[in-house]
Amino acid sequence: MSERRATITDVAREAGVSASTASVVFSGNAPASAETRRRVLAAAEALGYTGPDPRAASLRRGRSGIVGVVFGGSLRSAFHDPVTIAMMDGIAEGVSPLRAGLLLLPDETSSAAPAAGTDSGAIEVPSAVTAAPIDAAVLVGFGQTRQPSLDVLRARRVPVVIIEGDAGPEIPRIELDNSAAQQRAASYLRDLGHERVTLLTLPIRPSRARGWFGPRDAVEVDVTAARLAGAQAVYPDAPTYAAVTSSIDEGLIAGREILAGPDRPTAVIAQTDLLAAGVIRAAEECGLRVPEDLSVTGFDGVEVDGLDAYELTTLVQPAVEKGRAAGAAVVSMLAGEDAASVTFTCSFRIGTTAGPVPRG
Amino acid sequence: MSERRATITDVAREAGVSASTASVVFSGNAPASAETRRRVLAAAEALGYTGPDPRAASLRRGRSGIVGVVFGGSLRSAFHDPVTIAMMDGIAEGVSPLRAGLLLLPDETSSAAPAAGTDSGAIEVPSAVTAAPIDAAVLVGFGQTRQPSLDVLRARRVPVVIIEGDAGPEIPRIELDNSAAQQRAASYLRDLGHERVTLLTLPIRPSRARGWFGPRDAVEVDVTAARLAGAQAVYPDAPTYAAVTSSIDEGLIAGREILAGPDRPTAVIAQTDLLAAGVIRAAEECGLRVPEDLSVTGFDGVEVDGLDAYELTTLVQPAVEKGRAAGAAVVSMLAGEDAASVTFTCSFRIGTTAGPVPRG
DNA sequence: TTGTAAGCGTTATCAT
DNA sequence: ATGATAACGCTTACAA
Repeated sequence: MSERRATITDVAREAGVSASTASVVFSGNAPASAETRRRVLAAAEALGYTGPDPRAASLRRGRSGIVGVVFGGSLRSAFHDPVTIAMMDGIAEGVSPLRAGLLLLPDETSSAAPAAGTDSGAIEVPSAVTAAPIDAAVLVGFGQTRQPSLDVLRARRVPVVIIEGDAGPEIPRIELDNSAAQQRAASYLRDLGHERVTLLTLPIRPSRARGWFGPRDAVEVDVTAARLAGAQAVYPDAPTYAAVTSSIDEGLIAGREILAGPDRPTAVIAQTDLLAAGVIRAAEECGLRVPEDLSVTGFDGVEVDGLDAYELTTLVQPAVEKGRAAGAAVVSMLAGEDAASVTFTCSFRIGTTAGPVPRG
Repeated sequence: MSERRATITDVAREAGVSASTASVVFSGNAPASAETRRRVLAAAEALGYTGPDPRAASLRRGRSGIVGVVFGGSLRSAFHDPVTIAMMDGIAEGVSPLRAGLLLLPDETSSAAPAAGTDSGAIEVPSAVTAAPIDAAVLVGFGQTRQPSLDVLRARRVPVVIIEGDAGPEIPRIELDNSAAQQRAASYLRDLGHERVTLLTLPIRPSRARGWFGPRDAVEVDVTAARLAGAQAVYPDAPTYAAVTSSIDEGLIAGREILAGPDRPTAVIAQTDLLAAGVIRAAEECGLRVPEDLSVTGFDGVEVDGLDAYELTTLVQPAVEKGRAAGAAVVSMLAGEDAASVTFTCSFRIGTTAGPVPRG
């Protein structure tokens, strides 16, 4: 019984109607008499036909019912970032009117390693972004650096919306007031009297290793640059240290180095909550109390592992709303309307991890 | 310039070759002379052709390059469960040889509410699972209860692998030694002298509310039943309390009730780490020390929020490996081989949350 | 190495 | 309300 699968034509024949009529019964795109419907459905049942082949339908309709979510970083790290997960929630919610699925797509790799043994003219294996049957895409975790994925999508004329990034004037952006928000935290620290402040940033370039950097190092990652600018508006000369990822462990490593120097800061402005949590751990390791000996601020407003004893002083970003807005933008674009860019505002949450500058 | 998009035929014509030759240049499925390749690529460039339309290609090839991941619960909750996220990591890794994308699919809703105002013969809107162009599917978070999604996929003859669930003899299963593992934790507690032990379980039925249950209540959820059986092998008469989800908050609520009774247990066996963490919080609330006054064990071996002071005594499950195995199974099935079921083993990690029974 | 031909399974359009 | 027809854009035997 491993015969050829039944097609809509088979069903139509069995039901004694035309293929187009059967199609209409399944799609509901035109009226059909109750009797016809019954017969078609019965025939389908009898033949084990489960409905139109999605591949054929999407070719014909020109729509696949799939929205791609392209991650600038690795999928792995995306899953581990609570902010990204919250955004995904929002995206799923935002596109739900489309009844579309979300397709997780890794970023286009800049250059696929050519298969060994193939001659130099070898065909490039098409990447997921190139070959995925998506109706639209949401870009997440991209900097302003020209990313290959973006070029591919533009060439394919796939409607795109980008979250926290710049994909050119045509592409709707979902933004955060990163700079202004970060500035508020910095001002708060200054008001508390802090002068020796160190800034712990997200990566400044996709490729760069962790470490201190200076004004001559170009900051290519949008989010990093914006938050950095906000902090530097208040502390223009603060030492800056770049992490390579946003995690507690990374914050711990960075924190150890930041706190080890001879001229230890009285406050650390971390660009994410996870990094901040790591810095707090590092402080604990050196026997420093937070906030008595060291103030630490974060960014994101997510729940953080093992920070029970503290409530982080941080900027709370509306991560779910960001996703929802991106989803909504996709929906409008697919409806032929054009979608506006949106900028969301972070709220400053005063917790227990920042206090007055220690005396003396 | 919003003309019709160029097709491979246009490119072929422009390059002065046949469509099939152009196709071959893009797919690499047959040799083409360097000169031909050059001409075709140049023509494509000139026409702004970005490669074969994925919808058309997948119709013709009968493959979409997409693997569905179907979540038994809501997508939202799936994103918030650390075990699920770890598994997703593994799945992505496991299917990577396919260069396929992962499509997130919500479970088929048992019965879509018919649109108001439509006559009773209204067409059901096809669900995501029915209409998604997937080559295979991984089922996550399903019980043994017959789930509609599974029926749909079977009818569609989509190759399926199920993680922690039973989808019938034909479907490869990725399993955990839930029962044996849980029994180890229970034995450990018994060796420590515990006699008054309460079991805090995952939901026993998809629909059920939280609360105490007894031997007469059917446990319909596989994982719950297996872990329960393991604990009951050691403590057959232990009181049993079902949570409605796996979260710290839920564990806290359950924990309060469990610890409130007149005959307070000396140990709680929780079916997940998050629930265990909640119980520990509840214990702290009543001024009970863990493990001096109350022993608590978990299950999963994930990092838990706010459990900094403790290291949970728990069963560590290889969540990533589970996903990887599921991905690998999909790869074999798609290659025409059949995939074997796999059972993974949990390791018992002795932490600081279980100790000797307190002296009377 | 390249071209010819025949679909893949569906749905939109238009006529009846 | 139903049917005939013509695409949708591509790939793969097979032949040359």
